[in-house]
Parts: sequence; structure tokens; C-alpha cells
Amino acid sequence: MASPRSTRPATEHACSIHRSLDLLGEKWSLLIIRNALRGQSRFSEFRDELGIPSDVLTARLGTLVEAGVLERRSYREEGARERFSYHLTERGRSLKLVLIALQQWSDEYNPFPGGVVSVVQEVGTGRHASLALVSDDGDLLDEAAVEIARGPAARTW
Amino acid sequence: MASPRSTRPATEHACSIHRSLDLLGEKWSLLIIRNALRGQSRFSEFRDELGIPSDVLTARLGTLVEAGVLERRSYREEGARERFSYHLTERGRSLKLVLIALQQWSDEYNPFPGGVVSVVQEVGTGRHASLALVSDDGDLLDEAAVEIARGPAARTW
DNA sequence: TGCCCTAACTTGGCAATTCCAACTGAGGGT
DNA sequence: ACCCTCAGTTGGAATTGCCAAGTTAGGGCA
Repeated sequence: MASPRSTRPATEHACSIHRSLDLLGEKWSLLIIRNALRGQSRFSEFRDELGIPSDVLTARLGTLVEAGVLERRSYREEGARERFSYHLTERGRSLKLVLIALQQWSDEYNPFPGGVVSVVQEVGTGRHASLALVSDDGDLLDEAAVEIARGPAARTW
Repeated sequence: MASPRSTRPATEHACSIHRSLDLLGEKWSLLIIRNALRGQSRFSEFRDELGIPSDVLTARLGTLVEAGVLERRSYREEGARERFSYHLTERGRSLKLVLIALQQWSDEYNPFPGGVVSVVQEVGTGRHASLALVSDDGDLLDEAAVEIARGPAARTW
């Protein structure tokens, strides 16, 4: 890997949302992570399943590894040479919430006419799960009553 | 407005996440929505605050209105001509969860060195709020125990 | 009537990103 | 020595985004 030295913004925005989007807002990033959550890890899996151009895939995997979202691991299949695969880190797995938020939004306001293709559920029980806002002591909060407000270090957001 | 006839994908993906990203994954879209949640509504506010090129802003506002995320409303300031502003619809406001997810992720794994610029809190009380996964009867679920799984209509996700 | 002002856009040209298809390269098997 | 696979590269076209300058539609004011 000749390390295409990713050319993403060097400046770290004060706004957290902006920082997230600098990394995740590039085309294909979140879809790669979605597929990784489904258990995919190889270059060819991502490429074939997503239809992403291989040069772009190379660039994205590099960026995501650099950001600590994916981890590059070597593997070796029976009677084949050593190759590399890409696995979610803790940090990457925690993007599950972002993906669930995106999925819930589409399902609620723009559902697929062909039926429900993907569900969010508890592993053992299969109970349906959904996103909610809670206080630190676990009370469920009304979404409309929660705001994104300026914090202590806010200057211009 | 000559309606630049947005050229986004005509095909609706079966995958909800993919559908969300077709709309929201374009550069600036989520930042526009973030600023709208902060109460901004005018072309010049978005342009000046975000530093987004005005032609791109025009295109994005058009796309978001078309998608029902924003609503174009006319307003008139004391002694000025009629102009238009852009306001979140119900559908747009519900993207709050997506933005909170993005913010929480950055704050947890890549916090701003200068301190907390933005917080998520309940309006009346100022209590800190955070995203969680809950079952339909309101039980809090462990994030690690929740998966995005194939639904009844799944063919190839 | 005509001129100025403002805020919402357009336009044109250039830069960066993405797309696509074809190609390379590092081993391992035969 | 040659073939096979899979992870990438490479080169060129197309799309998207950026930037600065211009346009437009009224309302106020002279």
C-alpha cells in the first residue's frame, strides 16, 4: 500500500457534528461501516457488495483506518498468500447508533414500498429496538423537549 | 428560482440507510439541517455561517425542500420586498436524532481540545440527555446486544 | 420616473473528487 | 515456469464543488 496520504481537512472543527462529518460525510464511508457491521471485512466484499470503485475504496479504507474506525488485519486462507482485511474497532462499532438513526428516519418517513428489509432488534430475544433520548438517570425524555445547545466552551459554535 | 432539477438518484434503494444517505450524504446537507435546528432559516444565514458556496446552497435547499425536509416560506421584513426562508418540517426536525448521534460519537471518541462547545439537554431542566436503545416497552437495551438484521422483505439487503 | 439598495439567486471557469475499465504485483499451487 | 486470485494502481472522462463576479426583483426615496 502506497498510502495515498489522505487529503482531508487538517483543521479540527470545534463543532462535533462538523468533525464527524469531515470523516463520515465522504461518499461511501458510512456504507462501508454498515457493511462491516454486517460482518464483511474484505476488500472484494466491500467492492462487490457496494459497487464502489476500487480506487475510492482504497482511499476510504485508508482514511477509516487512520481515524481508528477500522483496523487492518492480515489473514491467510488455506493455500493462499497473506492478505489484509478490515475490521471495526470499538470506535467503529459505536457508529451503530448513527446508522440506526439514519435507518429509523427512512423507515419512518420514506419507507421502502417493497416492505421492511432491515430491522433493529435485540440479539437474544429478537425484540424490536429503537432509539430514544434518556437522561443520565435513565428517564425517557421527549424528543421535542431536547435541544442541541451551546456548551461552556462555545464561542461561535 | 429556475429549479435546477436535482439530479440525484432516481432509484430508491431497498436499504433504508442507503436511502437516507442518498439525500443526506451530499456535502453540506446535514450541516444545513443542523443550522436550521439552531433557528436559522435564511439563505444568507446559511451561506455566511457555513461558508457554503451560494450555488451549492441553492441546489441543496432545493433538494431538501423537494424531499420534504425543509419548507420554503415567504417572509417580508419592514420596508423590504418579499423574500423566502427555509424552515424545518416535522420530517426535518426528526433528523435531530441523527445529528445527536454524530455529535455524541465525536464527543466520545474525538473530543475538541478546547472544551465542550455543544451539549444535548432537556429544554426546561437543562438535564443532560443522551441517545439510548430501548425496547418497545421502554426497557433500556445494551448497545452491544442490538443488531441491524435482515427484515421480512430482505432479498439482498 | 428613475436611481439606489438588499438579499436571493445565476453564471462561467477552474479545481477536486468520483467513476470506469484496464492493468499490475505478490505469493502459492501445480 | 506458468497460472490463479485478490488487493490494490493507473489514466482518462465525467461529475461535483469552489470562487468571484454578475443578475434580478421589488421597495424606498428623490
